[in-house]
Amino acid sequence: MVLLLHPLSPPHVPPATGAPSISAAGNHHRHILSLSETCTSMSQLKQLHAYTLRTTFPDENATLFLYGRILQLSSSFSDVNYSFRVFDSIQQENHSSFMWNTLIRACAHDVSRKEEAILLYRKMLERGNPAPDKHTFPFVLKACAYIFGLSEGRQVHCQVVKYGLSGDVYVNNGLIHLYGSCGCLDLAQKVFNYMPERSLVSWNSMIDALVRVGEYDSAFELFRQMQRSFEPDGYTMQSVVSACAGLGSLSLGTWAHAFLVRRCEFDVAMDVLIKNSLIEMYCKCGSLGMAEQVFQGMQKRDLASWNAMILGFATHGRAYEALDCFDRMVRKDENVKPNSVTFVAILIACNHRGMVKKGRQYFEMMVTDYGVEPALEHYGCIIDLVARAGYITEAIEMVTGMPMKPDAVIWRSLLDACCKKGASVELSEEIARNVIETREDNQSSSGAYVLLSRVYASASRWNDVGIVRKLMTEHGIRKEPGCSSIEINGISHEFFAGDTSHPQTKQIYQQLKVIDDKLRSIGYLPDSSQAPLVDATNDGSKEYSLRLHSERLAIAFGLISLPPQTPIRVFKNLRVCGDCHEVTKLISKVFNTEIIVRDRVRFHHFKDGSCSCLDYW
DNA sequence: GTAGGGTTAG
Repeated sequence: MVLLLHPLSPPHVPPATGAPSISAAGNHHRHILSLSETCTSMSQLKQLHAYTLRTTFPDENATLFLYGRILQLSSSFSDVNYSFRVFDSIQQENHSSFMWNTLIRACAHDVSRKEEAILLYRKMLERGNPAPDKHTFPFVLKACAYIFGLSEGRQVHCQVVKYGLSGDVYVNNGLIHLYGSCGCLDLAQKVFNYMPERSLVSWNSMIDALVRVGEYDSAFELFRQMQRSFEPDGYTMQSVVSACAGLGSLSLGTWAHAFLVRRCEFDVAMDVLIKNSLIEMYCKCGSLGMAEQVFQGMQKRDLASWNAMILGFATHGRAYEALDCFDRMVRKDENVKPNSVTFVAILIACNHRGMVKKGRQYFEMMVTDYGVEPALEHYGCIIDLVARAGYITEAIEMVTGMPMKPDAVIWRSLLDACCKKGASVELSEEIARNVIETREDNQSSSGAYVLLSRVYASASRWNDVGIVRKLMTEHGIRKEPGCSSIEINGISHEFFAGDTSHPQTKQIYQQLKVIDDKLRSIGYLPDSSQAPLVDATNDGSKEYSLRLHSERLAIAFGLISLPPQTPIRVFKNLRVCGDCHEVTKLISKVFNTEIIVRDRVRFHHFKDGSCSCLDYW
């Protein structure tokens, strides 16, 4: 047995034979208490516990106090099972609120015991005594937030009111965090507005809640208000950096980075976390160079740092660098074990560059070499990749062999591939039916209807095209086309695929022709130079439109509107696909201009109704 | 008599 650092029996205390004197027992008690202060491991705690068990103390309260300490210590060593055993060894009527709270806290901090924390709290309520207090609620609320248990959380909120604790700052912070995590901004805001006292954590939790739902403007507004009374800390800045990323605002992001360097100092853990958000922010704002710089400069990196960097490369179409980064990560000297997110990033990298062989390799490798079971997302990437490359049968086999139910996105990528690769109408029909039957989001099913109508149109089955369009109208399904935007002189211009509504349409299409001709001269055949796709209107009459990605319209507009060699920054509301990267890269090469296309960006709506994404570039 | 809040990737 490992001995305690201190001798168990102080020299002046006689051995515990028979009934000890009151003063001797008092000495024992004090001694154990002081030992508990220096206890640093479970084995030391067990000795302390054993010693407590065979000692008689002057009164029961003193004994219970010690048990509380033991409970607290075992939880602090993350041995929650031990805490439970200690708790259960104590008679029910002797369970103090301290003991309950300590146990609930231990569960709330343990990833796999969040539900248990809530159950314990319920048990506490059922017993009726002791009543929950201001220490109980923050832990219970944390557990609720973690499992996104909004209905549980709301009930807890009622009890907060019932027990008269709605003025406690810790409890209120827990409530803001809960509502923020569940996306209930109005409730979070209400708690925040009405709390009698606010701490830095209150502000941080509220800012975080705003960032989570994409209310970046309001988050910045609150950040400015906060600065009147508090100095921001690492948590604040983490949210602020995420807000910059969400806005796609490189200049705001750069400002936040400078602010961090100038004003903040963090411990190592926070430093890693903040740098990870900076990497993500720079990637999302199109500055891969800065992201790499932050990454290279990190003294300590964790899995998230590698994942953020790999994903950055992947989404910018720089697949080889993504794979290279992966190789470095798993090499002996770094020895970081990739997880599910890493492989999503890797598969996205392969997907964006159409690297089928590599994609298949990594998809295999994730299970065999790293024991990461593919989830829906991984299947989504690989199926899209394989199908896009024209291996429709293989893709269908993958879909049918999946251990989980394919979602609409997967069906849609299959259908998309069928359309592009000219699969049979019957097959496309069948897949489209699957997409529509999943009835997931409007976007997926609207995509399926649109693709299906295209399938019929390419087979000249105009009646069927009409039927599909009619079905869409009947089901209230609106087409949600891809949309790209570019800001010129402070005005945001939006384009849809095949859009002809822009006042400068004529010049834009002339420029597109110049682009296409140049691309063709270097041997690339863009979609639009192939035979125009036939689309059809509701009444079945034919309408010709070029299959044109919206970002190419934006790029063309950028080329005619911006001075030569000015970087062209385009935003897309949907995912930037592999073809887009390919074409963009070529245009960029031919015109000797930097072109950045960013995906899935929220548009930034101003209070006066104007809209822009690029106001901070 | 003991204590407490906010963080991670698609």
